[in-house]
Amino acid sequence: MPELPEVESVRNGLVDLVSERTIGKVTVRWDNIIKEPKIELFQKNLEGQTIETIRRRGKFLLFILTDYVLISHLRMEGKFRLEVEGTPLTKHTHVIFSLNDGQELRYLDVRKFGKMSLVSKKELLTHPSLTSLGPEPVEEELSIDWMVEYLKGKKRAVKACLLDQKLVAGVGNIYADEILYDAGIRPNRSASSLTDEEISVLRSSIVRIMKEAVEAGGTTIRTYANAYGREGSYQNSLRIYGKVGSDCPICHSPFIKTKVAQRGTHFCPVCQS
DNA sequence: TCTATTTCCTGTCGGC
DNA sequence: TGCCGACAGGAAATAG
Repeated sequence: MPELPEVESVRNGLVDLVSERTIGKVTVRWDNIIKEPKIELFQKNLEGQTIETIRRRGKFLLFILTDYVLISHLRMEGKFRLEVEGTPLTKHTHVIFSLNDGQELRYLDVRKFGKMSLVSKKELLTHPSLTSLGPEPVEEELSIDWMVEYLKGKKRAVKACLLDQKLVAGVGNIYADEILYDAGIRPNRSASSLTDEEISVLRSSIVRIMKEAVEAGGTTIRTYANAYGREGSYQNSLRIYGKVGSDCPICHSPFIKTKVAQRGTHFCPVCQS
């Protein structure tokens, strides 16, 4: 499940593989992947566009083209692969971008949850997917003042706030559990119950863990791999996610798995309060 | 305005 | 061995 570190790794690979290439014919094999505009216009507008570069905002990939921007969200299992034209398609190949070098950029997605939008460069600035995103989880952008202000008066669980992309962009279910364990905060704590001191610790955990995960090339659980098909290595650094049945290495209590905000959630009943 | 719930999807796994 | 239900979950849409 790609979260920010995985999307960043995908972006890194794609920049090398498809920058400066020009898109020709576009084939869509599962319509629901394309959110906007209508399929025919999506295909028509992409034809002849050159990929200038690829950026990232939160978990969104932004293909910067000559006149448009392709906004792509991988959701659960979306992935891009570069294949030589004529390579047999797999059953999970849903969108195919022919390139002018005889290759095809293919979008694969077992669960079909991923979404793509094609918007003009001007529209990008006001696109609803991006305007509601919080700051990137880095030292220079995620301020304590913003977090304190945002969390004040929020009754929801702190984990729900970490997941909803408005407080901070790019955190998903795996890193939310890792961050809250690192910060010693229970996932189901009401956000408004956090002290300024706890929010400060939370911020440090967010910034450090996301940085470490980006440097490790993301986490590979089940199927994630970047554009080269390479896996990340942060799964070796996970301390709590998926460790149900294990004991906390700090206090030796068994980890507990529960549900918070409809998501599988792991925590240590002693170290997190 | 805020929050919780539902929806979209298919592969995997445990239980019988 | 085969079937069936539960589960995995990001973000948008919907409901309250």
